[in-house]
Amino acid sequence: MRILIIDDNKAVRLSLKMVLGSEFDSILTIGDPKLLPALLANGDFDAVLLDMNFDTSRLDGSDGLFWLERIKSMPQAPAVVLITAFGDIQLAVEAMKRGGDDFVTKPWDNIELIAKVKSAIRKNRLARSVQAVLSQAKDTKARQDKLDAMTLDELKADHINSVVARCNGNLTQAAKLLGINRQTLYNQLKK
Amino acid sequence: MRILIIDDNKAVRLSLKMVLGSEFDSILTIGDPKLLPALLANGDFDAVLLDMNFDTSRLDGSDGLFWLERIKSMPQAPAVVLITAFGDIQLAVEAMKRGGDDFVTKPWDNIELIAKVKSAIRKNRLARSVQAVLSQAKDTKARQDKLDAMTLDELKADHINSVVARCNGNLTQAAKLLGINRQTLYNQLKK
DNA sequence: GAACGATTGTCTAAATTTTAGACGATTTCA
DNA sequence: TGAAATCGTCTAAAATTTAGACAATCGTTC
Repeated sequence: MRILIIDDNKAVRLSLKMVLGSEFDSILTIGDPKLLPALLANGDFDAVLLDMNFDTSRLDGSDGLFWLERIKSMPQAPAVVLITAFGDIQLAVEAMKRGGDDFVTKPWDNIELIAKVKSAIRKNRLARSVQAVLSQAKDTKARQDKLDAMTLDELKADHINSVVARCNGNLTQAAKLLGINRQTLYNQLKK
Repeated sequence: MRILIIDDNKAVRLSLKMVLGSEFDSILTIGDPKLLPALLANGDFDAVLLDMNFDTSRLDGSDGLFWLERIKSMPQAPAVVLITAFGDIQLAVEAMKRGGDDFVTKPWDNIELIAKVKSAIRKNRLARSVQAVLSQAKDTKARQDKLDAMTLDELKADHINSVVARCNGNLTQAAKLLGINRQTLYNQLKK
């Protein structure tokens, strides 16, 4: 399980890395959230630990909420556990509303932190798989719709391509599978 | 939300019905679990309250476990909240392992019971929808596989049928959509 | 590297299918 | 009811598919 930690305080980053290091496969810490989109683009991370107050000039956490939404709008979004200053309940609640999976307050309890991250990952996995299946279903639906509107020749060409590909280009075999003459297959491929 | 209650004790059934009646749309109580498959076949119920000790001659709860598995193996299984005798922790744990969503011990706390049933239903809904989507995805996958293996003529016939159906049998229009001559469409339909 | 079977690309000529067009009969819809 | 669209059927030409044959090439096995 891979974790990504974002906090502008180097000491906090190190501390978090120490605590979580023993429990997770790999941990990456960064100080600048601008790197987030690039790092998460591949869906490599299972969870993100996001500090809501990383910009000391803006204490309302709006930056944190902004990045939270950016993360959660991604196709294969990781679990997000938010780190808020002690007592900042309103911000925490708002963050949960906007898709955060859990939050911990500074200073944190190490055991609780690990448990929350793990639990958030578990919870998020189901949502991810649902999303994956849904998007897949949507794709096949779209393909079906497209298929319905196809001309007979287009459909033929499509199917021929797929069968030829599945035969690794063996045209003799493909023709046999398609139930047509080899010569006919040549004719079709010429178009 | 519809609830099904199974308990061999008539007084218990009445009592449960009273407690839950105010919170759920409709409640059906039965004393004999043999009716379960028929009642659940349509997927009408959101939750089942199942007494593990309804057969007084067998106190090990094996009958309850049996019916729990029957219920949970159904395609659109409802949430199952189990009722166990006080202190029968081992049985409760075993039941949870086998797919039970929650359990209450006799005597029960009314508020807690309602909360557990509601929570179990919520939890189960997600699982149900996941299952539904998964089975749908499986279907479309199977259809795709079948499609891949089709002969060109079979594929043609399939597509022609679907287009003709979509044109409500208007062959002139269907032929135009398919990009073939009307006469050719007649030929194809003859086979 | 020789030998073998399978595949390829190309050709021919016959068989089959598709096509455009036409025709009166029937259906649809305003 | 009346015009437009569709149907079912036909013809003859055009296009496609088919089986079969051939030498060349490829991959495997010995």
